[in-house]
Amino acid sequence: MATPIDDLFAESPPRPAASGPRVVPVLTPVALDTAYSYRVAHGRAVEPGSIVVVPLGPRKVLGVVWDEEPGGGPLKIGDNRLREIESVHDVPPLTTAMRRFVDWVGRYYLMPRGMMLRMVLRAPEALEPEPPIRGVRLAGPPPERMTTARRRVIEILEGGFAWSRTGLAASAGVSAGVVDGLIAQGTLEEVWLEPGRAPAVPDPHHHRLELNPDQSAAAEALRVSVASGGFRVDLLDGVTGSGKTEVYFEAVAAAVEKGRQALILLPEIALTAEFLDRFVTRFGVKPGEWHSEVSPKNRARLWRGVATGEVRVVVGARSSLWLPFRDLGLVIVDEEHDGAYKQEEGAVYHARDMAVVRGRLGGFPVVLASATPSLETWVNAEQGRYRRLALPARAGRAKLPEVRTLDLRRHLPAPGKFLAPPLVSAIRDTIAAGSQALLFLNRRGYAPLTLCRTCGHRFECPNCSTWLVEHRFRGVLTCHHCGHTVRRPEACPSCGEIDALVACGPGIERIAEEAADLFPDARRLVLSSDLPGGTARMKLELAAVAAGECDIVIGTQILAKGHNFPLLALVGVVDADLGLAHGDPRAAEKTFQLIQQVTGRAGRTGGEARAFLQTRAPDHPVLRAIVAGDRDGFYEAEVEERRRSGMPPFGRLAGIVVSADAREPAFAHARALAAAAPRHDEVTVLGPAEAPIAVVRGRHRFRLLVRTPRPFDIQAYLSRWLTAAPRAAGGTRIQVDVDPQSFF
DNA sequence: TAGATGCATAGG
DNA sequence: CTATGCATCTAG
Repeated sequence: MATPIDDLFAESPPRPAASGPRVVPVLTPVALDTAYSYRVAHGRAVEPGSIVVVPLGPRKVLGVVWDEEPGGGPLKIGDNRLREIESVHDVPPLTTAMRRFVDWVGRYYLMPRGMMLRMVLRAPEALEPEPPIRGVRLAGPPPERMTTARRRVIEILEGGFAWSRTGLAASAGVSAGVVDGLIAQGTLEEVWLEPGRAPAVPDPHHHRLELNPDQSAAAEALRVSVASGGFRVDLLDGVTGSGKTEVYFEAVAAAVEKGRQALILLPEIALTAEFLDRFVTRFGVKPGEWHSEVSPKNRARLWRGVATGEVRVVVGARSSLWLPFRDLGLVIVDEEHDGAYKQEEGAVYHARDMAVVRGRLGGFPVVLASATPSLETWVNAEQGRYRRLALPARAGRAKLPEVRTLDLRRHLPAPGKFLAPPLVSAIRDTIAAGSQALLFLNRRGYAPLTLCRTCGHRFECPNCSTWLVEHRFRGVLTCHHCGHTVRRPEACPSCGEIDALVACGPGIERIAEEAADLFPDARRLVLSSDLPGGTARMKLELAAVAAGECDIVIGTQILAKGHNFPLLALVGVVDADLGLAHGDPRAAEKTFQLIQQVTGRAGRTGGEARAFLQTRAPDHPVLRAIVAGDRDGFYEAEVEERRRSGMPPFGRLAGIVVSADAREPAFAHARALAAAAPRHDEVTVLGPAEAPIAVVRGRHRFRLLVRTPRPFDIQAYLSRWLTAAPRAAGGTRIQVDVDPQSFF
């Protein structure tokens, strides 16, 4: 099944470690699966979970005292080669649940456990005590020469407290030099300040929010789950704007009341100031934050606070799952359908699934929240593995937007244009009424295809056999797959004709151009992930939209993710069919989620809201389900479709395409790859008659069929063992070409 | 994973 | 002859 299930937990329980060990296993954060044995110096106290430093070959590495392996057995190494644990860090040991988690995830994803441990030990500064901060306080007589700047500094210190130098200078509005001058004069003296006060504990009673009956029922169910403890998974299944956050905050409150820790996982992009503000409103203090932009110092503080148990609630991106919680009692996975939970490089894992595993191993509830659950989660809920808590209506007076399709065959856009007349007039009305309109198109750049009017030459990527996308603003053609970029030429490179190149199809730059022509006086904003200025700029722009400093927002899927636009009354999906035609087995599911999320941006704070889906296939089941508001119908149809075609979460068979160097006996390569597959996978190599299915630039392509017990994330999984395969294939390099279209 | 080692090739 | 690059091996 698509998510971790019971039979994968059927593992013999770890044996308790022998008492008073002189030799202990230590797992190191390197690519090793086995824990190595180390001697413990007489009198040195270590226990399973202790974080230590050990010699490993020529270097010193961190390590964690692990547990006796199941079926432990005697050491396979001579006593004389044993080395000794060098030191023990003064931090709480990793809990048993955490160690079992590392073991479990490593086994599940076929990764050395050391690599998983590396995820846990990613804040090395946290292991050293935080250096004390130099501070100053008032100590002596006023300086001989008194200035206004000096006066201000002294006034602040007359409060009696010690200040850090920089903090004091900033508060007084002077440079740090002024403070230094006063120290030299003897007016101030330096003192050592105790670093890092314990963070405030969120107050579960700070401000109880008003909940509607649906919300109250769901919140109560979650409170009971948390209070009674024990593993279970709840799907908090609420339409966009139904107030899921307020509901799961109650679960968090219950965990805090119980004295346990809670983790809220969010896709990185959803970790906004707005979310933190909502947390503060409910609990009176900020939660611990963990994501890629947290500074090393704050990272270290949080890691330590989580390990000691002082930090009670963490809000974080997927990697926060690896934090060493002392007593974790709840995990929330918000936007559980979001692909950002997949870690696809290095240590491959799916944070949503592993959150479920952590709950199972730690014996606590896990809540998955989404307005558009992933198919596998929906199936798990249907089959009763997860409990479904439904929020079928929007909170407050807000209503869901009225959605309808706009058949482009009947409502033709103007020649060379892409917005249908009814959408254009709806935008006009919306702006005139003082509301905002959003145009959504999930395609960056100006045009997805450029060709020559004279000879028909198409600009393709030399590496990827995809079309180069024109970015007119930058004057380039670029491959969105591999990044290959060329300047847009004047003349056709094939026939030499000047000015014969035409842009075909729309990207958001082109839609923005059209909107500018139609509504020259409207305030417009274009947002996409390639916006120069990065995340910081993006946050500013989104805040500006929320504040009403914009009439028309034009953007890609970045707009679908968790931002509130209070004034938004109209959403136009420029090409609702986009994405449905590709070979991605999740195409229908992803399109459904994306359109549902983006149309759901409208009308969240009340008032009339509308959405138009421009399409040439108004009868497509995905679009019909969205228009009819028939979510369950969509899921049922999609599940049936997958069952029929043997795709996950029901199928267990995956095909992959492997290309091998044509000079070698390619069939032997395929066999070698089969030999390299993990033991528990059954690999079938099709016979030579079937084998070469294509010849591409001197490389034969072969089809391998792989049977795997875990089809949930097969692409990442297969590419992992295939990249490991060359060694087993006798040292010949084999290029792996995992082609999603050939998958299922 | 990272560092050590061994081997092949390039350049002076 | 050294410098450099790379593939391979190994750690308790």
